Formats: sequence, structure tokens, C-alpha cells
Amino acid sequence: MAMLTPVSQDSFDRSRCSVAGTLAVVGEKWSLLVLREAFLGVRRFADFQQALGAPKAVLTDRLGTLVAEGVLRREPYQAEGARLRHEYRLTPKGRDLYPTLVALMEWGDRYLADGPPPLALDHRGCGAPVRVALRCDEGHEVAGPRDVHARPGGPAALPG
Amino acid sequence: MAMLTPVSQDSFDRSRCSVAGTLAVVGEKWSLLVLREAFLGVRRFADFQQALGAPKAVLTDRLGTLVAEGVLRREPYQAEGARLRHEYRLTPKGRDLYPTLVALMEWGDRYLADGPPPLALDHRGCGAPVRVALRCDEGHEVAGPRDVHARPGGPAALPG
DNA sequence: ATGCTGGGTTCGCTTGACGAACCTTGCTCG
DNA sequence: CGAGCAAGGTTCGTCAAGCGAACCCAGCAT
Repeated sequence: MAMLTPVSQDSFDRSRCSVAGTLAVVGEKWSLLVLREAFLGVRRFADFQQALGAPKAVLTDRLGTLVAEGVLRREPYQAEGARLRHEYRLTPKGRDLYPTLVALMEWGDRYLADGPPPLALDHRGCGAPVRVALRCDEGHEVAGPRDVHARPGGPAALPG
Repeated sequence: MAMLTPVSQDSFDRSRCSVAGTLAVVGEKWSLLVLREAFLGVRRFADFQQALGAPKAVLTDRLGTLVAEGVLRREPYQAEGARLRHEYRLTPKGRDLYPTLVALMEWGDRYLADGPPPLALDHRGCGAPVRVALRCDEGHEVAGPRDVHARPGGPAALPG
């Protein structure tokens, strides 16, 4: 009857939970939207502000937090005939949040759509739509939570 | 030089963005953690409260919102010798947020770890670790945002 | 009747989001 | 030279949201 083995309900240390940890980094309002824009190529403060409509103070704080967390890096850059400015660019750590963003987008496309999805992702070159998938290391397709066993502890409980 | 085609920076209607829409549903504080617990098999108010440590008022509000959005459903249930109570269970719409949660968890495992990941996901039966992956409909592996072309508009811009 | 338990609601306090206004630096234009 | 302007912030007052503690209520057990 239980969809997932409820063993984890008691023995799993929630204070170290990676979901909570990740949300502590990118879970504040605007943070993930800032990253969405970053993935779309936005780099400058004013462009983030215009795209998002977020208050400047909040945007300053979010960008600062994301830089402090190593998700973005703040780089000086030279526009010709203009003074030195900064731009915010994704680090590899930030780029690894891409599947998360795509997963959020895909869910929204499926359930919130009042029309066609506003943004489509195509595989570069091949042109086919890109989707998130769950898969195990043996290559099997994982349909959903019912196919997954959640186990507290390390990545593979090596016996003796 | 641009990592992604910046065409979308102007022509993409952000007010309808699916990332923003999804975050409007599950982006408040505690919402995604409530769902994490739901995926672990938690169903009752008191169990959510104990697992999360969230204020009751906030938890009441989040559960109510998630029910109103159709992510959870509130079901009466019968414990023997006890009065009628309710439990909160994932709907199919809620279950489809699983890849999002796994993506968040995987990122946290990779970048926030001070030790082994607190929770491991294994493919039921096969036992191999479960991961999120990006793939296109042709079956190609998609490594990251550089392999993706973001295009505003419908899922496939049908010509004429 | 008394208390316990699950599932909340109410209340003050503190934190965070918000928009408008202001500031600073270094261009360009007259 | 000085004025104006733009990017990138900071400051301020207001208002919503999160917080923990306390309280409430229905119904079963004693």
C-alpha cells in the first residue's frame, strides 16, 4: 500500500537533506528566475531587472547571494567607450542547475498552459524537443516515484 | 560567444513563463519540502509538522494551497477506534513534480555535501542509483544548456 | 468530567518584499 | 569646462509573509 518504503520517515536525517540545502541556496523568491534568465543569456544587472521586474534591492541581494554561493560569478567587462562594468555569468556549479530549471518548466508547460508553451527547447543540431528523464545507472527508464526505493545513508550501502 | 541564442531575450513573453508559473504553485517556502515528505510517504498533518519543523499556520496554508492547486488531495481516512481524519496524498499532477525534486536533491548532493548524501535513490528491483538526465526526443543525450536551443513560441514552429 | 490527541486558528513579533527616491562613477555632448 | 545621462547600486517607509507560542475544538478513552 505504501507508495514508498516509509523506512526513511524516521531514520533519514532531514537537517542535512539536499533538497533543503539546495533550496537554501536558490529557493528564495527570484533566485530561480534570475537563473532562468542567466540560462537565456542575460548577464547584466539592468537586463535582469528589466526582464524580471524585480525590485533593484532584491535583485542586488539575490545576485550577491548567488555569487557568494558560487552559482554565478561577477566579472568585469569592457564595453568600448564605456566605463568598466560587471556582468554575472553562470559557473559550472550554476550550469548544473539546468536540469532543475528544465524540470520546473516542463511541469509548468504541462499543467499551467493556457496555450502553447511560451518557450521550447530543442536539441542543437538535431532539433528534437529536449526533456528531463529519470534513469538508473543500468540504463533503465524510471517512470516515477513508485519505481524508486529511497534509502537513507550513503550512495551504496557496501556490505561488510 | 553567446552561450545561448539571445533571440529569446526580447521576443519571449516572460509573463507566461512556465518556470515562473510553477514557482507560483510550489515556490513558496516549505512547499517543495512538503512535497519531498509526501514522496517519502508522509501523509498526515502532524507527521509533516514533525518532519519539517514548520510553523503550524504556515503548514496549514501550504497544504491548503497545494490541495487547491491539485498537487495534493485531502482524503478522509479511518483509523480504528479513532475519529475520522484526513490525509494529504499526491495527485498525478503532484507526482509529476518528482523529477524536479530529484534534480534539486542531486544538485545538493553534488555541491553541498559534507559527507555522503543523506538519501539515496535506487531503481526498484535493479538497485542501481537513479539520476535525472536531459534527453531529446531522438534519444540523444543532452549534456547541458550549450546543447540546447531555446526558441520562443510553440513546441514546433510548423511552417505555413 | 477530565484529559489526551490530531488538526488546526489566533496573536504579536520579526523578517523579507516592494517601489520610489537618491547616490556615484565615468562617459559624451555642447 | 559643466550638464546630462546611464549602469549599478543603496536607502527608506510601507506592507505582506514567516515565525513560535498559546489557544481552541471535536471526539474517544477513563
